Amino acid sequence: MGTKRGPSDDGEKSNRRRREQGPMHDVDIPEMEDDDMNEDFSSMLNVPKNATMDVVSQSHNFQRDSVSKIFGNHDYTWLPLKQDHESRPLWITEDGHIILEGFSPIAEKAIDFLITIAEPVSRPSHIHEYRLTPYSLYAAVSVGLETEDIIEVLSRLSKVPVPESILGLIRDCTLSYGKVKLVLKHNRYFVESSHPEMLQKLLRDQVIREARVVGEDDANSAGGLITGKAPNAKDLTIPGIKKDVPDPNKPAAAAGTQSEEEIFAVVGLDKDDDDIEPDDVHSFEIGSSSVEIVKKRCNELDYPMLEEYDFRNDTRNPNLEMDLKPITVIRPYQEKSLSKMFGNGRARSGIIVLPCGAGKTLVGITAACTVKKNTLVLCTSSVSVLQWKQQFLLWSNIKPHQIALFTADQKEKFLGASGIVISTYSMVANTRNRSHDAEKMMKFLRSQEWGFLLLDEVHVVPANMFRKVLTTIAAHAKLGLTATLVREDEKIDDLNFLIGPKLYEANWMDLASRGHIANVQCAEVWCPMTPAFYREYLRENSRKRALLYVMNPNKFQACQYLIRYHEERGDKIIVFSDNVFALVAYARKLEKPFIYGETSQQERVRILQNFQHNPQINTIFLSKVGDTSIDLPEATCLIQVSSHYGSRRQEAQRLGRILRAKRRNDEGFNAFFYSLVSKDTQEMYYSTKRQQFLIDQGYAFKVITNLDGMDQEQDLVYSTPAEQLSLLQTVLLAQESAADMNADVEHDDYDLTGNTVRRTGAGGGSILSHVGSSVAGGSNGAKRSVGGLKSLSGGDQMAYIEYNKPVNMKDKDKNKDKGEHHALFKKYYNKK
DNA sequence: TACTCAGAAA
DNA sequence: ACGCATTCTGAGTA
Repeated sequence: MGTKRGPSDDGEKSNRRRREQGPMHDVDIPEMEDDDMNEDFSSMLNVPKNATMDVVSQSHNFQRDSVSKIFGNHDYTWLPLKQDHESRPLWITEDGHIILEGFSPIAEKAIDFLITIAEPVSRPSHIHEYRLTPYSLYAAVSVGLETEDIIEVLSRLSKVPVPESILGLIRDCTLSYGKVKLVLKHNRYFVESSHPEMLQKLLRDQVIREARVVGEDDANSAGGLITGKAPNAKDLTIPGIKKDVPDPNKPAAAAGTQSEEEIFAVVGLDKDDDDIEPDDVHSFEIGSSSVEIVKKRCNELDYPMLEEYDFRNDTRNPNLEMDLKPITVIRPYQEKSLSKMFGNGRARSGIIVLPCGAGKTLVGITAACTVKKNTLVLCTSSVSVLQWKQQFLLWSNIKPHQIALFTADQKEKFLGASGIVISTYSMVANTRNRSHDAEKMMKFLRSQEWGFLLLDEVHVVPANMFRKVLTTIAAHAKLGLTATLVREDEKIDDLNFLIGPKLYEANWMDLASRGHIANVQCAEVWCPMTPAFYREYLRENSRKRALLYVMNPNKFQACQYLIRYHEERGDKIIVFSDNVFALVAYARKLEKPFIYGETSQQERVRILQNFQHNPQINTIFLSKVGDTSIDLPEATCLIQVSSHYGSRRQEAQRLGRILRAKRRNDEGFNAFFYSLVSKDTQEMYYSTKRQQFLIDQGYAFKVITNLDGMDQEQDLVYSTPAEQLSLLQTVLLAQESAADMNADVEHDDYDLTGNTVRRTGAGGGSILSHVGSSVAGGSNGAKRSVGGLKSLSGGDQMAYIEYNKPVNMKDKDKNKDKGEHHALFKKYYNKK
């Protein structure tokens, strides 16, 4: 990840800019949009002679879908537009949806503001949808916004008057938020506020009263509370930010009108508090074991506690002398996310969301260099432990002996009074018997008062593990880093509660258009099932089905064709297969190296090095192991043949593998992301679900039903019926052994295979022609799917139904209605 | 001492 | 609901 800012790095790449579109009502013209995208894609491809990409469907056009969903059956045309509505970029509906015109001249700034106060729901290129929620407002307050600021800016930006209900929501959610803080001092926890009456109110609650620890300090204080001075928060500098370097994006802003500046003056996150004398703060102590209970109770009482660390006035814990190297310069969005964290001169706990390849690590390191206290970094695997150490040494001037690693095979302490420990979640959260060394190390970790706790890949760690970590480690400030704040099991809300609010979330498209991450062309390739495979598919149970649609010979060929095609263009290709059987089968057949769980460490390194440096090795196959941690800046093309059901996170993470492509700043460079999907199967349904996250980030998926040029391609695998048949047999046999079937079932399967043999044997010639043309030529396969078979499979139908379902955030909110959330949030959902 | 392996966890 | 991958530990082996 190059963070040295090159001349081309920040400049707007006009050729990458999406064409801007007219005002909102134009969005509903699908034909125009379709044509435009077709051209866009094939021209990007540098299509060789007599080969064209036939882009047929645009069912994935979510700009249209999202917007129509927002409005649904509601008619908002009665809302009185303000006189000058044209210069104002957004609408606000009564239920908290905010729709932004992405083409407005002040959109960029409006986005900055919206991202702070609202949850992004869907951000395609022209129309963005956000949603105000109690959580999002909580996050807004925690980065320093105040009630009237929010209302004021929102009113100025909106084309329509802000509905009363929304004003009420904002007031209710923000007035008591952020006024009570949880502070760790001298390894003791204090509930702190500059409003003593709030503390008194909290103490009237039995749960909190019981958690309170009364020490000597309280004896000589008024009202039973400890009183002190609030820290002074001036003059904090975050390393790596060159104050004198003008932001290259600023010229555009400067050209804006003055009123535009006025609009945002009020939200300045670096708002000077110079005129404000340090307040008196009041506090009471609570036992460290009851921190979580108190936190929860405070949420229920509408006084959620923010966690802040006044690290600059912490003289008790030794400083850790480290800084970014002088050559290290951080990018504007990294700076922005850090300014939210350190906006008031203290370190706020929370989560920063950046796409993979956008330099999350550097954000974490910069934060650590700002706090300059003992730091504990937790990551998911021992490989990333090593990577973090390497990154610390790369970007900062910290000495190797100040970094200690704590994993199964390395248990070291840092030398001196302060330093950094890097470890894994499982190591720290482990409750079972530990080795002697591990126990000693844990004693050390427990005894320390950590200034800064850095949590990598927070989204993958189960909430219980977090609880364990957070109760065993005493940390002043916590920063969670993640690329995707989505999970299929909706445990994200727990993170808000356990770590803190989301401080910043980057827009992927925005970063791509500025060249920080690669531009990606996403395509879903529909491969018709061969008749023989489809026949078996229809009669098998779901587990066997999965293998059949993955091993579909047409998919095989499409994969081979795409590999050839992209190898010729000079791309480096990763093929993902979740299914190990298919992975091995594909890789062996196509004679490419592959890595999966059982692959030894040495072998992995050998293959990866060859992939990076050997011009002969341009394609590798990876199983789930490649989803995380393996960092391959060489890869420019990604093909997915099988994946884990509807996991949006996996899809996003895989895409992330090519976002940091080294060549991303080459003129007109594009990375490619293909999902191979067997037509008329359940895969279609999953595929759609998986893409949702990327679509919400603004990526457009093109559907390709014909890979033209493929019919002229010589010697593709499995092109004869005999080969296909033997493949089918292998698949069915593999199922037997894999599923560990008993004799009866084996017999059934044998019969089944026998039947198939006879049948296909009889109609062999027709199958051959069918296979050949259905992939390449088109109408055969397409027609088949239109017929009765489609309804039998179920997959296709579901795929289309899914397109019309609400986007992810709304699904989540529906669940919220059903309870199991903090009382604070429940009541807003019940109101509706 | 350095391995490999199974077993448990999540 | 299941398969895959990961991690750590402790025991067995050379």
